[in-house]
Amino acid sequence: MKKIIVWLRRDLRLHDHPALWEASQQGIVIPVFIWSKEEETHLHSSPTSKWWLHHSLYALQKTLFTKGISLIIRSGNNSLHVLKTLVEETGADSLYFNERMEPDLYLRDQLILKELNLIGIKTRCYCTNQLVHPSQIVNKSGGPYKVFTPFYKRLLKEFIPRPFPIPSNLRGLNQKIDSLFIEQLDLLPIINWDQKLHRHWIPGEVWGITQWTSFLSKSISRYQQDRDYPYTEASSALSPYLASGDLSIRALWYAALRFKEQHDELEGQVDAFLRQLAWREFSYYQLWHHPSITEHPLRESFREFPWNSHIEQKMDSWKKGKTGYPLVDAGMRQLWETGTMHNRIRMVAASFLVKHLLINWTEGAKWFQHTLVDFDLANNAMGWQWIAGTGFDSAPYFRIFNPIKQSEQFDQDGEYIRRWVPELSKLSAPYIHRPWEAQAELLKAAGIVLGETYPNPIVDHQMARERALKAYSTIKG
DNA sequence: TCGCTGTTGTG
DNA sequence: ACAACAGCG
Repeated sequence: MKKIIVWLRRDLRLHDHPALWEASQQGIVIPVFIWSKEEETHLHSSPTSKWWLHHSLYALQKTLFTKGISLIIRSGNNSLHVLKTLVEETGADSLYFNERMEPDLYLRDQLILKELNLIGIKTRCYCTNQLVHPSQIVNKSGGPYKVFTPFYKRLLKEFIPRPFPIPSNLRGLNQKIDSLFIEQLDLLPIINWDQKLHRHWIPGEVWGITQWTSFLSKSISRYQQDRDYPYTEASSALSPYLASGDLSIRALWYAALRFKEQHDELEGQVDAFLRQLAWREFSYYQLWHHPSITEHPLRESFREFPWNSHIEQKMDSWKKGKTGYPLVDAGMRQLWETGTMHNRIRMVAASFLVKHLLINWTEGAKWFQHTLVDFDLANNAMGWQWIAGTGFDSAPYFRIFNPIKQSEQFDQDGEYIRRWVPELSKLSAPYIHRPWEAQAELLKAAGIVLGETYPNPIVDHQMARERALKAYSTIKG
């Protein structure tokens, strides 16, 4: 009987796991997780992703245990080496895994496939992190799409492979193989700031599925109308499960389609959700075709952009949610507290950093990477380039989000601000959107001393807007 | 003033 | 866990 190592990565789940499914059909399954921090640098530098991974691993270990299978955990700085050792220890003859699409990891994996083939191991790897493999979609001239809408139209015509079922009977190895304890990977922070993440998130496949069903029953019926309003909490809250691979994109895609068939009246709502999944798809598509987008602007002309260079103080205010713009601050504090930020507020806060403060988007991307529980290399890079106007299908340079107007429009009564910026909670709308314009008596009654209990704006909106337009006009075209 | 020690704050 | 620091002999 075949002995197959199933190398688990950002796919700690049983549903839609082609490598695990195929292995379960063909022989003995040896599931292995390898923590290789030198290779997975973008994961390593993200304490929130590591926290998620820790708990995700626990969840999977438990699930596998109930099926009589033990998860082997190893660490090392060279996955190839670890895998070779495991082949020797287990006598495995095959290695199956699901592809990872991050450029550096993809190259590493190709090398691993080659090296293991050389020593007579049968290898298979499967595309599962994308709806459709990025190389499969090209425009009429044979190149990659640069604009989302045509890409999306094309994607809808593609055949998207159906998700794989959960393997029902897994055969494990009789022999006991050494494994580390999950704790030994040191994924959790030393000081227990992660306690607050526990209040908002439960990692793992099971809770991902729970979140999906609760989204279907509670919010999807008003998704299209409500998703832009941060206080309604109408978003799906599925992003960390997708980013970690606890949920499969294809499983979600097909589940959404099935739901749409059963609820004709919600077609528009479900389509709005599918479109969001397609944005994720588009970001991996772009990362595949332009691996440098995580570091460099996609548009060459931006290499010379006059970004601010003395940024420390402003960066610090932004990170801490002390810019003096309530909506921006509310978002930044939600991020710090919960590891997530409402999508619309991400756009406002990111735009503020890039356009009002003229700070290079890569600085913002680094902070999001550090703090986001749903950090995703491709999504993050694309999102920031979109906001900065440095990507292909980006916000035009002259679109500068007005943090006050956005606040008035999407948080009209200031409830979201009140929740995350408690020192403003006694100030009513409309002044909660722009406290610096409130009369002295109003501020006093609300217990606010600008510059003390809540900062004055660190930059003037009108001045910043003109400055940004001027800076952007230098590289236009 | 030095060095020890307990406290505080920290992603 | 660890560094920075205040308080103390």
